[in-house]
Amino acid sequence: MLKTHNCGELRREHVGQTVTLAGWVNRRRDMGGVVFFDLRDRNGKTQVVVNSGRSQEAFDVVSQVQREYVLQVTGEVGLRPEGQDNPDLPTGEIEVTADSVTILNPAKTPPFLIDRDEVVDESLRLKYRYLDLRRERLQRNLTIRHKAIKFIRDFLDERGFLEIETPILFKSTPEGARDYLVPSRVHPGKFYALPQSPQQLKQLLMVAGYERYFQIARCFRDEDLRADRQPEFTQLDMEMSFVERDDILDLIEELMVGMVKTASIVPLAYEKFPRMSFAEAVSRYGTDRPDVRFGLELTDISDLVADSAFRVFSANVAAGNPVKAICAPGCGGYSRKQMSELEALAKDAGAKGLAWMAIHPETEQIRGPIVKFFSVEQLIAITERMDAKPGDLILISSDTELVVREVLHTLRMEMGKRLGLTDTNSLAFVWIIDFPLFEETLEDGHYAPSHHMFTMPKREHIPLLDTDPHAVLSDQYDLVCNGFEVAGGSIRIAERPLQRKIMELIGFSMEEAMEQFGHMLEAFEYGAPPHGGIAPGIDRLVALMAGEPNIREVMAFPKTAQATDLMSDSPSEVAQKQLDELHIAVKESKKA
RNA sequence: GGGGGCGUGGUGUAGUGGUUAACACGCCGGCCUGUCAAGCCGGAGAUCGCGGGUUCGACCCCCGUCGCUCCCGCCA
Repeated sequence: MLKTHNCGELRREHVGQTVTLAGWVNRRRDMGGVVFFDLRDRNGKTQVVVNSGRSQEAFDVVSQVQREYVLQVTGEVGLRPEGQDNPDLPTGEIEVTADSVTILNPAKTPPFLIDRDEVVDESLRLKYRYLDLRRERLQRNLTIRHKAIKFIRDFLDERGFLEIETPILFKSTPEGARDYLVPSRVHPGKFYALPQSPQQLKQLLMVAGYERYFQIARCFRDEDLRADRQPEFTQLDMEMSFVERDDILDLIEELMVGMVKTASIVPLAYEKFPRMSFAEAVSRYGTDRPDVRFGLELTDISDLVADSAFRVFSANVAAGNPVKAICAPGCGGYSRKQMSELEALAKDAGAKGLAWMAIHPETEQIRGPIVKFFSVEQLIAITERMDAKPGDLILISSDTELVVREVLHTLRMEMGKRLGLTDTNSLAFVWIIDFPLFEETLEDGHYAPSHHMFTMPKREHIPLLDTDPHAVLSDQYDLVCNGFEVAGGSIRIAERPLQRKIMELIGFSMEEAMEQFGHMLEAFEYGAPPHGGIAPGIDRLVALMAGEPNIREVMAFPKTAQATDLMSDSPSEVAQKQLDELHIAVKESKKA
């Protein structure tokens, strides 16, 4: 080793020892006859003193040194002079007085400062990712990520899970997301696909009798990116045999609590995760991934306004549509400009307009463009139902159930943000259960699965498949944290007749099914155990635990929103020879 | 595919239809033996993302384009 100690480990008890450190020059402070600098490695920083009076040779070397030079320093650990401790550094009580300094490698001045957490344009950070990764923020985040994954492996290992790798080159299926394709050289015109998730393979491992499987699995989806979506990402993919829904929920809950306690810098809001039905979630929050850190819940006031003079409301209620509202405390003084911002948001979410009432903080007078349509009794009833106080703002939406949900969910999140209720100072997990088996809308006369084809209907709902498929609930579950979906899974259908019935409802012909899932369906004929699983998204969880706003901050080498890598400049063109071998002809792009 | 935001020395920002394009950090040189965001003195460094247009004159206004980003569509 080129060093005897790490730069973060020297303490008072090392005083008097001669040590050798190696690392990067963090910052130099040149006093003339004495030079200080902090030597940095992944472990931390240690102040090095180079005194011309002690070692002229070391002093001469250091006089040429610039920031980010890679040095090896040998010297004696000493206590700093009285009153010169640096309480900001764990090593701040000591310093190393250099006897010799070796330049292991010089360094160009970096395009941005490594030792300061200043905002730098993200494209520059991505181009010089290896320098960005030197900075404290990403080192911290990747350490959190490591600790989380280490915890997961240990936790599942202790509980009898086997980590099994599955192929990256697999089969394309037209279902779900767009696949990344890999051309076959050996089989002209044929392609592998990179897995969107190891879904099929883990179910086959259950058929194979492995009972408890997991994998830290890389997944690929060729879809447009978001702050929480990258073309390749990592899931904790897992599956268990002979389990029921609550076995999986209990296990994952214990895993999450342990992982957060081990790795997170953001604490849990609570340890017992609430379990909320899909129906309750959309009714209270307007979404199936509610941010439950704050209230502002949706409240139905249809009955109170059904016979009001405001035609929009009364007509909507008569048509069987709801009138719902949220109450934003302290926002009653919103200006015309602020209200039109909210209205724009509401319209963006599908609303035709935005009704509102504001209660004056002192006079308690209610103002708003629609107030004149309501009797005093109606206004009082509404404010009481909403639990609105003087100074509050009531935002009202009336439309179809779906639009009302979307609009009020959007407004609720906006008001949560404006009121500072979404700051990342705690993690509020909630289970969403009892999803409908099918989506509400029909696709070409057939039912569309809300999760995937292998999701198990709730046992007691199976008879409903023949009479009222939309009423069928399933053993699908999502784990949501601070409004982000962080895991999703289900109990699977292991029985062929039930599988066949679902496929018929979806409109899958036997031929299609055999072509795409033949291996699965055949496998299920050889004794498939009841099984189920879940797949927590590692990137999203780590981002939440690190308090980061996007998952790029917790990935070593992420891609841009255009799915490019600015460091290596990929994707890039390839040699004609490579294309020829793969039997690929590139079409001229329309733009060119 | 659509919509919004951003683009000014190496970095982060300020800026106005006519300026010598400003400030901080960084960088270079000098001074300094107890600094730790060291300090002090001096200096270099910008065709204001790119292209076109309007104008006597554009960093500023308009159009296009490229890059980054957020959102919708898409995607568990």
